[in-house]
Amino acid sequence: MMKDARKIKDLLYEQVARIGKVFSSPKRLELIELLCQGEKTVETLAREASISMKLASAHLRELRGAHLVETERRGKNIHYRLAGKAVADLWVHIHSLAEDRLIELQMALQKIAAQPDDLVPNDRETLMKMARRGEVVVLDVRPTEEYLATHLPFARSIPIDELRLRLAELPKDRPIVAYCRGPYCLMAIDAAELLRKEGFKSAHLRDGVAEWGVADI
Amino acid sequence: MMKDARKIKDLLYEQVARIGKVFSSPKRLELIELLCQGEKTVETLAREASISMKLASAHLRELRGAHLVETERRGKNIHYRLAGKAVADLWVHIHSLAEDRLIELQMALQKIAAQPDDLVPNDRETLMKMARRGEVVVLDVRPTEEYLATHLPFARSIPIDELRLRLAELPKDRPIVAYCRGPYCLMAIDAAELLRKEGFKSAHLRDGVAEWGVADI
DNA sequence: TAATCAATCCAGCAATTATTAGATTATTTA
DNA sequence: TAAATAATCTAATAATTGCTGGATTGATTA
Repeated sequence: MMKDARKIKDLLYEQVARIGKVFSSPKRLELIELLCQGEKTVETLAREASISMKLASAHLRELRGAHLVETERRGKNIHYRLAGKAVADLWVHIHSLAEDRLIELQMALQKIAAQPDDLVPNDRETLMKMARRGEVVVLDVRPTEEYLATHLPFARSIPIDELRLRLAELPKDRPIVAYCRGPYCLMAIDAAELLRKEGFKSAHLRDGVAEWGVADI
Repeated sequence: MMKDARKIKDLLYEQVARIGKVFSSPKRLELIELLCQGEKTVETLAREASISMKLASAHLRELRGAHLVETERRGKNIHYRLAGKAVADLWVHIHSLAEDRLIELQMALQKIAAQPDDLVPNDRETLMKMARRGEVVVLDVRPTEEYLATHLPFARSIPIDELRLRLAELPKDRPIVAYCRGPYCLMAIDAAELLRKEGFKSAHLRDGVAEWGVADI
């Protein structure tokens, strides 16, 4: 008979809680979402998450302690990347459950993207079929490096900063579907709005590469 | 253009972190695993998790605050249950990732179930096929109420406390595959050990109903 | 109605965590 | 070799969390 079951169990749950702890801080979640877009330096992560490099470094230390990220030094910089696709998948699961369960979150998300787009089909398969045929343009408005790391099938890249200058590259007769880092990133919403103002048919996708499951980490 | 993006983002990640926080405490994780087995009273949860009712109540309060559990008063008792299958699924994802990433956890798990059983096929489909044909007996050794709430297909119920007295109900010619609450529960291991000592062919399953995805919440 | 039982609420202490500032390490450039 | 850059480490403080004991609520039983 297994003796001292209590001690063993305490140890096991404590280990799992190490992973849970990582996902209990808003800033760490934001860093994870950024890392879902591809590997990044501490500097970039800090800038994108609007925190100091010191604080970013401290949070990344936690991520590393739980073996959820890996690091590699290249020149002056240390590059961080997720330790595997399973980490991105867990992030997607957690924020999906949060969206399921927390009314406050649902309302906040509705506020930032009030109108549901009927310009574009809701299911992924149909959208991809249309993209394959060129019936819609799928537009990745994240920074170029993120596009290069991974992107949705058939997607074109125009970072949101360059969008206003590169409007000529886009067609006016077909819908343009912008996407960015995911539901908590506002770039795609801004891009679609800009495009509509400029006379394009445009909508945005809620999901990013992590939600689509295409992040090849 | 979306103004004050930072404030909006902070709010969104903070909401998701509310869910993450729930999974950051070992005792809360244990309570969630118990609730994956079916609804339970605070008293039962406290006893099974080896904590005081006050502490259990406090942890359950956190779970309720994050809308991950629901409660119902029936007579003197308040019954807690998971707010949906998605909660059980997230628990499975988190502990799976922990087992993937944390060597300490892998080692601790290996220690409690050293020998891999070759008595029983590793893949679920084959096992279920054999169970359907009666080539193995799938034995649920959890308390009866948990069996009644959900159980694996074709499973029989003999709670571990009653096992020694009810050995006559089991066949000696076919393998008996015991399972319990999951990888952090030791009942199935103990049961298989007891059965082997008594001359049965026996093995244990690592996974419980949550891991099999059959928890119908 | 009083007594009992299950569970929660509240207050307080100890332990942990988030954040910031200052000093330190490793690498590259001048 | 010195200066500059990217990142970490250490120490300190404020805020949060985990847990315990005492009082309280709500329902049942005597």
